[in-house]
Formats: sequence, structure tokens, C-alpha cells
Amino acid sequence: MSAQLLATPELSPAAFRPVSECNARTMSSAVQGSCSGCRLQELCLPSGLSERPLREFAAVVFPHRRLKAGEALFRSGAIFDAVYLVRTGFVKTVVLLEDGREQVTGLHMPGEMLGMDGLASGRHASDAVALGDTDICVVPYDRLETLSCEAREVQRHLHRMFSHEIVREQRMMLLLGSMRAEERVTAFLLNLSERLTARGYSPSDFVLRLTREEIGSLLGMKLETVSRIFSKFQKAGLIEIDGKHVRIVSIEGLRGVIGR
Amino acid sequence: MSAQLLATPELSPAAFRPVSECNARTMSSAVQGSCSGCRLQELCLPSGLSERPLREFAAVVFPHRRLKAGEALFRSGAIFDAVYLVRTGFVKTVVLLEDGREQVTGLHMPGEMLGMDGLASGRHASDAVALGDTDICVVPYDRLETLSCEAREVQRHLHRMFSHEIVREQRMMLLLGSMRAEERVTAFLLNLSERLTARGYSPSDFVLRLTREEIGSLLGMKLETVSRIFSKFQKAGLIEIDGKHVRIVSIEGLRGVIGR
DNA sequence: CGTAAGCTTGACAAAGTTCAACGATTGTGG
DNA sequence: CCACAATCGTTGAACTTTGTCAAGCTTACG
Repeated sequence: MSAQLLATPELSPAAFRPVSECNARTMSSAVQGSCSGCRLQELCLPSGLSERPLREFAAVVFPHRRLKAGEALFRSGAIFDAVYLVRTGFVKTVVLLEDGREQVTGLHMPGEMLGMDGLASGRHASDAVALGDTDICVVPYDRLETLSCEAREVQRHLHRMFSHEIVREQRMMLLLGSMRAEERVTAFLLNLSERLTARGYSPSDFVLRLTREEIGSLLGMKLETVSRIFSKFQKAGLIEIDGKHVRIVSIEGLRGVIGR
Repeated sequence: MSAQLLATPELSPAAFRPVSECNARTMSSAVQGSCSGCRLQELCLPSGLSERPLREFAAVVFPHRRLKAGEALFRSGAIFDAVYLVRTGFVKTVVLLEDGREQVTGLHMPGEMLGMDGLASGRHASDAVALGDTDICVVPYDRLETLSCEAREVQRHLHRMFSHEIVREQRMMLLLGSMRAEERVTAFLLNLSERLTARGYSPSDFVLRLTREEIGSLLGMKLETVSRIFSKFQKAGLIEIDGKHVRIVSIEGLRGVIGR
């Protein structure tokens, strides 16, 4: 597992080739566009959709939201009325404790679904914040309920998305509860590499979207610890790191860090 | 939040008064019984069920499974074909790393749903193990899909159960990533107290179903640390502890432990 | 271009782990 | 039903990992 630790929905790599526009029609904050041309389609529309529901579903158009770095998609306590699909860009989710402490619980990439935490109580239990320019597909929950009843494939796909989030969080718990700091950082790097590869980016060369502090929060350690471990891995020839840019030099070496 | 940290689906307390039989008809490992008389009904059947689906749903009968201490409901890797509702008893869930490390990810009480982690990949990602005599309601996933299409309330209820599990795990991540050992143990005790209260048990007097080692695993620390903290809390007059039996002496004192 | 935010590194402190010994409890087979 | 083994729990002492504080440097942004 290792690199699967912070895993993400499985996708056909082809679905995510380059970043770019993907039928954004206007620059307003709520953009309309046909979903049938969207690159995320394999994710939105289960591949085996039967005739009638497919035609109906393909006609469906969901609004978009464009966010800039630091803007929130939703905040903890906000009324839940939609789930969100990341189309382009990166989003972090953050959970808060009343005493001000907070924890980054996820870093989300194109194709991933956000906001399902709001369904339980009708209000979101976390914040979702854009880490740069980001394009989000907004799927109103009542639409989803209806679609889900009409097409069994949509329902099953939705359930799988829920389930995937549960598995991802389970693995995060395992990471936070059972791994040493170096192992956690390693799992984080390997997982990023894997997920970026699935989206058509380089497996070994990428940009961390998070600050050291955010990485530390996600991994349950202090920013200084993250920094020291990056430096140590660089000295050991496992990675090259310059600010947020990472190059994995020895993926095998990294894999060896996990499990002693 | 504090006590909500390891939270559970919200239930009307009345639904869980004493433990006992709850229409178990035979002693075989797969017991049949009418679900319409079940004490878990408020959980299985959303309260606002409309006429027709209610009649249909009430006629539905799901098989049961009886487990003894240490028996597994499912194991990691097993084919997913059903979700499970705890009727009586307690169940732990455990996630494993290939190198043998494992982590307890949850302690589940009557009314809670298990096994949704298997939907993502078609195989379970965790083990579920009974902590004593346990009665489980087995809900085949294909039945659930059908029911969920037929009655919007069932669908929404199911989604809420999924969502609740996501929120619970988020809070676990927060606990594991941001709290000190004493705070984690406190959150664990307060959460147990709250959930047992909701099921009609004493808020201050209860039995830990887990060993020190299992508690440590759940909370991301070693068993010795758990033991020391229990001893310290006892000396401080916050709790009385004797083996697995706990009495909370000062719930306010415990609440004060969280957040410095 | 200046200021704030982000990153690195060192020295030290604190929290938690490890190892070890021993006592208590539980469960099982004689 | 007892006895013995295995598991479980407690506690101390030494050690390891990670956190804290502080200083200085770099980068990014208005």
C-alpha cells in the first residue's frame, strides 16, 4: 500500500491529461457549460450508463465555481446543499476544534469529490479552501438524489465516491496513528507522486501545493519537523527539494523508508 | 465538540433502552426475523417514511449473524456484498499495513453501520471483529440499492450514514493529528460516555470493551501510555478505574483536560 | 522595494516510547 | 473446580522522537 496511504478515487489516467479549460464558457463565478464534453466525465458518468439515463444525464448541466487562492468553497457550519467536484486546481480541507486548533484533513485534486461531510447534519463539518486558481463543478444534492434514483449506475458511482472517502480517511488514521514522522512524510510524497501520475503529470517532479505548516498539519507534526525531514531526505539523496518544488531522486529509496 | 470527537449517528435515546433479544428467533448463525419489530427501526427506517414504501420496507426481513468474542464479521480483502448494522454488542474495526502494523479505527455500538469501506473497491479494506457476544443485521448491498431507489427517505438515510462515518473519521484524524495523549484519552472517555448514554446506559459508569493495547491503537499511542494516563486521572480524582470498569467522577474535570 | 510570510537550522525541553519486572485477571483443560 | 498458562495491566528508568523557542535567511506579494 504505502503510496496508497492517502489515496484517491481510481481514474483512467487518460481522463486527466493536461490541465487547461475543459469547456469553461464565461469568466463569471458561476459558469454554465455542457457536462457531456467535460474531461471529468468518466468520473461523473459511470462508464456503463445505459441508453435512456445516459441521454438524460448528458443533457444535465451543473454550474461551476471559480476560486482563487485562499477562497473558500464552503466553510464549517455552512448549510449543505451540494457536493463539489474538483475540475482543475487543488483544494485543501480543514477541520477545526473550538479552541482554535485546526487540522488539514485532505489535499484534493481534479476528479475528487468534496463536501459529503455536510450530509450527516445538514451543515458542513469542514472548510474547503482553494490552493490556487481552481474550477469546481457544483452538484446540487437534490439533483443528485433524483439522478441517483433514476440511474442505478449513478447511484452506485455516488456510493463508491462516499466509500472511497471513507477508505482514504481510514488510511489517514493509520498513517497518523501508527507511523513515525519520516514514514508519514514519505507516504505523503509517494501518494502525491502516484496521484499526479494518474493525472498525466510527472511522477518524480512536482510542486507541493501546501506550505510546510499545512503539510505538518495534514501529517500530524510541526512544520520544523517537516522541514528537517525534507532536508534529511535531500542529504540522503532521496529527493531534491527547493521551496515547494520536489524531485524524487530515488523512489525505491523512499519506499524503503516505510516499515523501518 | 470534545466528546463528539469519536462521534456516532444521532439516535433517539429511546431506540436503545436495554440490550436483550430484540426478536431473535433462533440461535443459528443466520437468524431470520421481522424487521418491523426491531428496536433499531428508527435507525433502519427513517422516521418520516411515507405510506407505501413504509409498508414495503416493514415487510423486509434481513438475516442476522451472531458472533462471539474474537469472531470476524468480515476481514480485509473479503468480497463486499453487504453492509452491517450492529444490533447488540460491540465491534471493533481494524486496518492493517503489510508490515504487520495495525490500527484500530473504530469501536462500534448498537445502531451503527459497518462495512461501507468495501464498496469503493468491491473488497473490504478493514477487519470487523466482535468484542463479545454480538448480534448483527446483514443488509445485502443489492437490496439496499433497490430499496434506496424506491424510497427517497431510505436513500437519504443511507447517505447520512455514509456521511456520518466520514465525519467520525475526520474527527478521529483531528484527534490523532492535533491532540496530546491525555486529551485523546479524555476525548475517548467522554465520547464513550455520551454514546452509552444515548443507548440508555449510565453516563458515568461503564465497561471498556477494549484492552489497553486496543485503546492505545485507536488513539495512536502505546498501551503503557494509556495505562499511565488512566492512573494519573485516577490520582487526580477525575475517574475511578478498575481493569475495564470505569467510573467518571468529574465530568467537568475531564472536559477541562481538553484544550490545555 | 519593503514587509510579511515562509523556510531552515540549532539548542534545548517535553512528551511519549521502550524495555523490563512484576502483579492481576482470565480462561482452559485436567 | 482448581491450577497453570497466557494474556492483560501497572510502574519505573533510560532513551528516542518530536516539539519549542529563537535566530537568521529566502521568497513572494502588494
